[in-house]
Amino acid sequence: MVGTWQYVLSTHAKAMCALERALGERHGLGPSEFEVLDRIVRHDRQLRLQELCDGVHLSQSALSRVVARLEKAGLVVRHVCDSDRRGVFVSITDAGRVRHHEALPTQRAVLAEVFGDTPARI
Amino acid sequence: MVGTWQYVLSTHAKAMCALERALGERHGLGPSEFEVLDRIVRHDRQLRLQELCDGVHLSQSALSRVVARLEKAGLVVRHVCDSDRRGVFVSITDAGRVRHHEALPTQRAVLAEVFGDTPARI
DNA sequence: TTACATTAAATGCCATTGCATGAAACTCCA
DNA sequence: TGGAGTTTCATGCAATGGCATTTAATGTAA
Repeated sequence: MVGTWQYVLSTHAKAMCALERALGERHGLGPSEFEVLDRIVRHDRQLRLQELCDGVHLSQSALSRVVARLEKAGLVVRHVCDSDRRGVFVSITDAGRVRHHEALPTQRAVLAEVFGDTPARI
Repeated sequence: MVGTWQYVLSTHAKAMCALERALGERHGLGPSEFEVLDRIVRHDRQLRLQELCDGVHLSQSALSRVVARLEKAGLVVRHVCDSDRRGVFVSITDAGRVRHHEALPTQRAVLAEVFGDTPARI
């Protein structure tokens, strides 16, 4: 139990740090940004901000800001939901799709490296 | 691989959040503070800051500040190493030992809850 | 001894996060 | 209709963390 926690803690630290470096240097994305982008791509239709919130390990406020950053970078678009104008839809742009497509192999390589299953070179 | 990462990510988020709440509310400690305190207690003799750095998932600067906070709270003492006056030793105080002793069951309970092995009530 | 490189820890600075709160839109019931 | 309560997202604020740098002490070589 404590052992599991140790494992989670050290794995998380290692992977997070490596992801931050690799995604940041090569694609200008933070781990949260990539995670959110990834969710949106996989969903591949309009998505309420709130739905996103459930699938992502971020508070609502943090998510709001990540999406704001992504929009500022032109990777996603935010627009108000017509039927319920409190809600906000997020959808991916072409640039966002491209960026995600580029970044995905990097993420995979880092994870493979950290989890050591496949000794992929980053 | 991606699955493992998902597991690590969600477990980490859940446990970290729960620890932050429980340790904070009941013992006035953050997760990092508890982790550092725990290391020091288990080592149970003078410890160089740098040695601590290896065992803890924090950068050197973050560790420096955590120790500063702990000292300010009277839970540890910092003092310069005589043989190499760049180095700093950290040792636990009685108050620190007491605080750790109180907080340990809380940590265990949270971990048990999150990892679900023993359905301990917090 | 002096000058330069290296090491340990602290600190300035900035980015990200969560909590609490705010603002706008919606629901529901009298 | 209208007013209270709720929901959704955005934002103010403070805490925490990492990187880069600084300061002080040590090691090394001329």
